[in-house]
Amino acid sequence: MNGHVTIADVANHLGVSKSTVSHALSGKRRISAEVRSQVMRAVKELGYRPNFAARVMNTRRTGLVGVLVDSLNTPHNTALLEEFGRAFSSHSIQMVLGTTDRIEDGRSLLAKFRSGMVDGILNTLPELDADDAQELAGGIPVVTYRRHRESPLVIDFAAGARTALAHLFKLGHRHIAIIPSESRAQNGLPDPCLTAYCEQMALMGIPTRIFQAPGGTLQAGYEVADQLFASEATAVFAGNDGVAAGLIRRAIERGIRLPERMSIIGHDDSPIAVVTFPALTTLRLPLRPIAAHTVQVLMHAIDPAEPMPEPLTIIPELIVRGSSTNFNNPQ
Amino acid sequence: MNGHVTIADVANHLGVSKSTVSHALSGKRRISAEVRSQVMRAVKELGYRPNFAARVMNTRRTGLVGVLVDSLNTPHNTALLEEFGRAFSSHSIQMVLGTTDRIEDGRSLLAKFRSGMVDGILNTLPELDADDAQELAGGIPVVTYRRHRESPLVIDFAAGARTALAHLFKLGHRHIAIIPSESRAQNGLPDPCLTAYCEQMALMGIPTRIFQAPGGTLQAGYEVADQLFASEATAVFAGNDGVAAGLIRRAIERGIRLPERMSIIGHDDSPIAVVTFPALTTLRLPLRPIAAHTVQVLMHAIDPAEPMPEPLTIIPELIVRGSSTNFNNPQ
DNA sequence: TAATATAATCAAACCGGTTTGATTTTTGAT
DNA sequence: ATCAAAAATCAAACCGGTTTGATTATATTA
Repeated sequence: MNGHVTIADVANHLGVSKSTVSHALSGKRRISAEVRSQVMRAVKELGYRPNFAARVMNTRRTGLVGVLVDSLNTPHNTALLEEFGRAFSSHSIQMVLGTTDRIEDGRSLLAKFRSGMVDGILNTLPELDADDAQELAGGIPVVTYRRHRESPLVIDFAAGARTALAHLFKLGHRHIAIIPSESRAQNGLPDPCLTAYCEQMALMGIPTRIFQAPGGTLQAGYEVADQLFASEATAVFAGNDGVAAGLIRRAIERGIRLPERMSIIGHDDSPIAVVTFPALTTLRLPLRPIAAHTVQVLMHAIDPAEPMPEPLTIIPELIVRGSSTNFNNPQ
Repeated sequence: MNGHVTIADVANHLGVSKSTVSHALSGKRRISAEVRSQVMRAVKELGYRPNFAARVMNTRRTGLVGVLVDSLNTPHNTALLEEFGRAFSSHSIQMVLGTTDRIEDGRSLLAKFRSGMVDGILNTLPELDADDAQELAGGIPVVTYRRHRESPLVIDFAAGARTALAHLFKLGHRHIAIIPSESRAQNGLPDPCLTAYCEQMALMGIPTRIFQAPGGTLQAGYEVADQLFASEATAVFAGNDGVAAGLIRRAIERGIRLPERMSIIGHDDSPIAVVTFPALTTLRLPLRPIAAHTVQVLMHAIDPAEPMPEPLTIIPELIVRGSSTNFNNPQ
């Protein structure tokens, strides 16, 4: 009457009790086939929809998860978010966005979430530690992207790097440089790609050539480019696509022909990889299985009846485009 | 107790009634300063947090809005989403993501939302009409981005186009081409930029040069480039940054020097505008006021006590980068 | 000082579902 | 025909808050 149809309205309309209607709809107790079909019809006729808050109050499930993310304007974050969304939707779960640049907001957001608004939390904030997040979340389950302990998700960057280097080697390159990524460095260890690079070069008896692009930005790549072009290197494995794009920009500016003069491989397969000319050969992280795994870990934490996924190791895959080519031009 | 502290626990701990605690916290009735401070202290000590569902049940406000969006992998969508988030957060409202490629999902999503999960809905789906959305949402308020009738939001693309053309004219260009955008065409009318272009060219007595890049993709830009370079045009106003990037790619490939040979202006100031070389001069939509306005309209719809914003007209602003330059090279 | 207004608090109803113990009806077995 | 088991349904309690009408204590006014 006051606008919305309640379960009591349905019950009265049929002359049965609320519980009968509830059971008919949930199937948690036997209800005669006749009554059940009557209920179904009445629900449709009256346009009954169970009230969200009332349902949550009993079941203690909102069907929502909070996702903490620092920014939506990086392509990696949004691609990841999209895959999270896909994975959650197969569990009929919606994401509540917790976008927060300042860690301060993150805390107050957690406070909101922990009152029962969400069934679980997915933390992707690099600054927010898994333990801190769990602490702040109070009782509700938290999974921290790539840094949770249950059923580890390992991204084998070293293996990806070996693939990339093998590709260059096969093309004939023997003077291969690297620009490691700072952001892939973790708890004291350098970029795993750098480690793998050093190992591989040693294995093949090739000297290492390491350049730095501080910040990992396009601008940083642009600025280190001249150094690189002045070296003997005929190929470079850049820490990310932005840096690689910076190299390309400087090459175009100087009239250096790519990929003839230098083969370039990026990392992440970001959208800019197909914008540059030549388009970037790059390593792609298969985000779908990564997201699916992370989400499944959270689903298990929320509801132990959900299976805990097997530990997963992901190897970045090489996407070959125009920026890497045979080395035909020894000097 | 069973893990969570309720308002009754706080009340018992102090030997007062639930309603006293409730009033002390909400301030809806006078409570003696002494009791109030005792309540505050007990709340802190016991770690009491009002239960989300119970609160919603009474207030009928979840503090959530649903946002329907077709994809997260377009930079425009995500930039917009980020601004929506910012605008909502100033109202202490979180966004529930409704990502849905298929319109089918959109409908079932609306069904979930309308049960009271969200206080309102922001529809950005191009395929979902404002009326349809409202219909599907049942009683709850819906605002459809850029297509709502209350307090209209007008983006004056024509004015933006005039700014861009004036810029080119001032640089000395007299042979200016355009590649209109299909996606800016609306209910039968062509891209407003095209209309403005034709008017301006007529005004200045310059013949129009119209090219097409079907689909508005980078590839389409790449493919129309040769036609364009074969024409007399010394400058081009591309429908979007992707098309412009396609032109640039082809130019680099053919060794055509930019911007000397041709000035290029894009549209939207997408992230690729700073990746190309030269970087793109482009028209930027100031998304912050756009999002703020849209959000305010929704806030008013949710709660009439919130003011209805004034109608807003937005003019895209020209961001000048390297791809447009003086025309010094008449043939 | 009595009458009245105000302050402070309590108890109970309510929001709209789900869950559970009790009751009635039907079925099946002895 | 008798009794137990199963099926079907009901009524009431409950989830955890907010809201409201009633009650008591205190302050103000006539």
